[in-house]
Amino acid sequence: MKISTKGRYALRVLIDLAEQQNDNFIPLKEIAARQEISEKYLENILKVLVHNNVLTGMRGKGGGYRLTKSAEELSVGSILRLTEGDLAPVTCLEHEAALCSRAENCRTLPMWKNLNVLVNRFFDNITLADLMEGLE
Amino acid sequence: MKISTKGRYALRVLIDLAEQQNDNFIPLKEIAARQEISEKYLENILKVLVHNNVLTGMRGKGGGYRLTKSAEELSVGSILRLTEGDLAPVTCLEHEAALCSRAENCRTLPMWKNLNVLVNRFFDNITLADLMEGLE
DNA sequence: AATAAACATATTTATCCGCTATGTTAGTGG
DNA sequence: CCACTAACATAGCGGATAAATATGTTTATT
Repeated sequence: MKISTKGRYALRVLIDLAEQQNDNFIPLKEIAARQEISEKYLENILKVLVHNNVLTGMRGKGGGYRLTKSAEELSVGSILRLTEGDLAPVTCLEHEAALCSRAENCRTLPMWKNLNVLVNRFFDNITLADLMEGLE
Repeated sequence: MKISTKGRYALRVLIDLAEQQNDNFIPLKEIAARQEISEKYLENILKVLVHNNVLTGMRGKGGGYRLTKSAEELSVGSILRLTEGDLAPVTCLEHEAALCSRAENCRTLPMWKNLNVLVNRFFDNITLADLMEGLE
């Protein structure tokens, strides 16, 4: 029942980017240093975010990363689903899950489904901007 | 973000026990067969439940397992915390977590804490009996 | 041309999950 | 009392996944 470092790092990096934001590109090196995360590991994580148009990457000298949207438009849920792959609390509910033979009269499946909805809704209702200003 | 087989199997076994319940002991062999779970693996899982007084185990011929409480008195939360060890959504919030140096001005920690409360509350408000009668 | 930085792919390392194996202890029935 | 049953206990294994490294390529700036 854990969110991996991928998702957690991704959120931290995006917040970092949003805080530094002045419409020019910020090199990964800087972010990695500030956040104390391995550069190479971060590259892997950000790749997914670039491919899914959360970030744009600019190569070469003066290059770096930049948010494509404002922090208000980015939900935590959308980011975590990208980096974690899935937020389903049980394998039975994963996107490409082989349907279980017991599913029809499984006494626990409805509960997992309810939790799945609850968790996704929770994350969908939080934006990067919310995190930045500090929620309670 | 997954509940492991330990927790899922534990719930299924407990429901199974509650359904068969007639105050005598039910051997693990029977349950394992009905639920199509490896006997030896189940032994491992039930051990924790016995130690924590959810079940009582009786050895020897005619032995087996029996619930110590009624299905109405057993919350899903209490069972999952035993089998999963912890329901915390991030390592930072685990029971014996080394406190992170970033914790004080971590922009995401409050969110993880809120989710942690939400998830625990969700499971605490469901009893075995609820699962048996089928919730929506 | 030299340099900076993103992009790409493969490999390593470590940890954990799911399960198996082997053996011991404690009851019951014949 | 002995055979049998079934819970209890501990150790270990194989595969998958997580976390991180390593190496190299491409693209842009100066």
